[in-house]
Amino acid sequence: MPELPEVETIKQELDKAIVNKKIIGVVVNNAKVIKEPKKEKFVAELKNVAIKKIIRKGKLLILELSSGKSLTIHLKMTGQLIYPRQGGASPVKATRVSFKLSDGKFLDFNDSRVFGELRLIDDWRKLKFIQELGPEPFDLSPEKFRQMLKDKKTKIKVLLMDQKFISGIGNLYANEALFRARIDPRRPANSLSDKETDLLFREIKKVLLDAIQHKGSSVDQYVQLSGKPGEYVKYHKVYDREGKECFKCKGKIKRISLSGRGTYFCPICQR
DNA sequence: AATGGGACCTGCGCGC
DNA sequence: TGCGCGCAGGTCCCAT
Repeated sequence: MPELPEVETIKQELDKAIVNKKIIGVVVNNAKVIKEPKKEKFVAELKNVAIKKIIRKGKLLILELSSGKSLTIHLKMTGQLIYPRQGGASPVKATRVSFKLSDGKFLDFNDSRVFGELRLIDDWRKLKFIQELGPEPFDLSPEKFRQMLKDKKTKIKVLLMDQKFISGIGNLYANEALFRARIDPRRPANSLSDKETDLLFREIKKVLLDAIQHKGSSVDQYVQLSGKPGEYVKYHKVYDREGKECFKCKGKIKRISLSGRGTYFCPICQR
C-alpha cells in the first residue's frame, strides 16, 4: 500500500509536474475525504492559490500554498493522486476530489475505499499526526536505532509499523525488511542482538531505497502520478506469497496475523 | 505500557 | 451464474 517509497515517488513526480501551478477550481464528489475545514470553505480557500512546495513526512504529503496554508493528503490504503487526468473531461468512479490547475489539466484524488484524508490547514507542523510522528529511518543512526529497541517488548514487526515509533514503514516493507534481515517477525524487539539490530536497520533503509528506485510497489491500488504501476512487486520475497516457495531455502512461506495484520515470513530463514 | 479489537469503507475473490 | 461473506490494511480510538 502507499508507504514511504510510494508516497516519496508521488512527491518527486509532483515536484516536477505541479509546483508553481495555480489551482483554479475544486470539484468535490465525496466530501467524506475532506476532514477540515467544511467542504464549502475548503473549496473557496483553494481557489486561485498556487502550489509552492511539496513535502513528505512519513506517509503524509503536504502541499504548501501561496496563501500560507497547506493542503495535506493522506492516501491511507487505496488513495491515488493522478495527474494529468487521462481520457479527457470525465473523472473515474473513485475520483473523490478534483483540482483543476492553471494549465487546464486535472489533478485527481481517487480513493475507492474513502479512507483518505484531505486537510487545508494553517500550519501542518501543528497537526497531531505530525507532532506524534516518529523519526524516519534515514534520520537515524544505527546507535540510535539500537537505543530505541532496547526497552521495547513489543513484537518487532508491530513496532516497525508503529508510525509514532518510526515513520514510513507499513505492512509490506515491514515484512520484506524482516525477511532480508532473517528475523522472525514475532520476536520481542529487545530480544534482538546488536548485530541483528544493525542488520535490520541496514535492510530497512535498503528495501525502502530499492523500492523508491523502482517507483514503489503496485500490489493493490497504488499507482504513480502518471497512473503507471510501480515495479517493485517483482522483487518482493515474502509479501502476499503464502504457501509459495521461499526463494532462498525452498521452504514454504507462512502467513500469520500480528495485531490483525497479515504477516508473511519464512519460518526456516527467519529466526 | 502493551495489546487486541473494532470502526472507517469498498471491491475483490472465494465457496457454495 | 449469482450471492453472501471474509478480507485487505493506515490510522484512530477504546477496552483490558
